Amino acid sequence: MKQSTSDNKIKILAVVGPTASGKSALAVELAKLYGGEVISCDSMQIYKYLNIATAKPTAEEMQGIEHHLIDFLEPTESFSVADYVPLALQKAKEISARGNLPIVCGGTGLYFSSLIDGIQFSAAGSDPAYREALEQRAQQEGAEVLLEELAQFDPEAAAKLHPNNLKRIIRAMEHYHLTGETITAQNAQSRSKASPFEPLVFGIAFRDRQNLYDRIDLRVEQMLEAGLLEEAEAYFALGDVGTASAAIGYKELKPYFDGELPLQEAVENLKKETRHYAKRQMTWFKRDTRIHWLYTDDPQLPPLVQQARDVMEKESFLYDY
RNA sequence: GCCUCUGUAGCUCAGUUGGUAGAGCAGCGGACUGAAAAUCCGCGUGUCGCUGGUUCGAUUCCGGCCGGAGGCA
Repeated sequence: MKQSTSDNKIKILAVVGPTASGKSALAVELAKLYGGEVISCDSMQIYKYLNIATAKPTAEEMQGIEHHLIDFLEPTESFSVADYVPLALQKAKEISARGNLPIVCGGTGLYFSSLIDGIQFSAAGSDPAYREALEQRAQQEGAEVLLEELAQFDPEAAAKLHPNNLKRIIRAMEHYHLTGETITAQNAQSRSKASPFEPLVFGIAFRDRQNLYDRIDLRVEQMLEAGLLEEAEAYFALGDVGTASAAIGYKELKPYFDGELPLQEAVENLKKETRHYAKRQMTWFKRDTRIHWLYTDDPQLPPLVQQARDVMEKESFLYDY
């Protein structure tokens, strides 16, 4: 029995961190060492075709390790954290049941936390028409009006929201509209069950942030060499896309294709947006006290793996392996 | 050589009728429960080129020097 855990919790390993920090390679290496399979935790790598821009691991990089929740959705399909968590939980159970170690790897903080914390999302989904109606009202009457309206049935949520954060105001109103229950009540409800996991989480952190930024710049250049422009053209040809439209990599190149910006400037924007994204990721993960940080300035595998193994030993994580 | 313009935050530039200065971008910090690679909030980080003069006080006015741009020769 490999999975002899105390209270039936699923032992799971996780690798998180900002973009371009070397998460994927570390996850694969750990999978090779401990008989693992990787569950991706990335809101964009779920989509087919978005390969270069999302730095989706290639078959070569996967080294024969099974990867889940990558490359399985059409870019025109919408997806959300509420879809992700049950899928990933299911995968973790299956992997564990076949005696392997599930390894969550990715940089989408919300997906990661929601999964590991065992957040329960309500059955009610979304209502695009209602959202659009509210968006129109916000344009005509101002978002403050919506926020005041929200305050009448959910003062707690309203108090936490800034008037400019229209997206969240709309979501709070939408939830009430669909279920008759406030988002505040639902959020409390979502934490009513204990997490199904016994996780050990690694985070990759750069001592000197400039080193990460340099890696980001380099990776963007490599993406261009690998054919990012061609991929972007094919992507624009898809027409209306859902969640995928938020991916960094295409929207920054759009002005170049439209003849509004020289390529070099569009590329600089792309690098800049990627840096901003990395910073938001670091802010998200920083506050997660469960994370064991692996500090580096040059994420080479052997030292990272060594640090990770030291932590595992210290935490007696794999006593039964 | 002469003339004109110019030198202020990491960058592009405002500004102070003389009381040591502020925007955008960059950067930094933060939030985050159904679009999260999304969305939103907060923070100015400065020998005002250098050096003399006038002045209670100069980044501001005057002189000189240095750097940059343009023009005339």
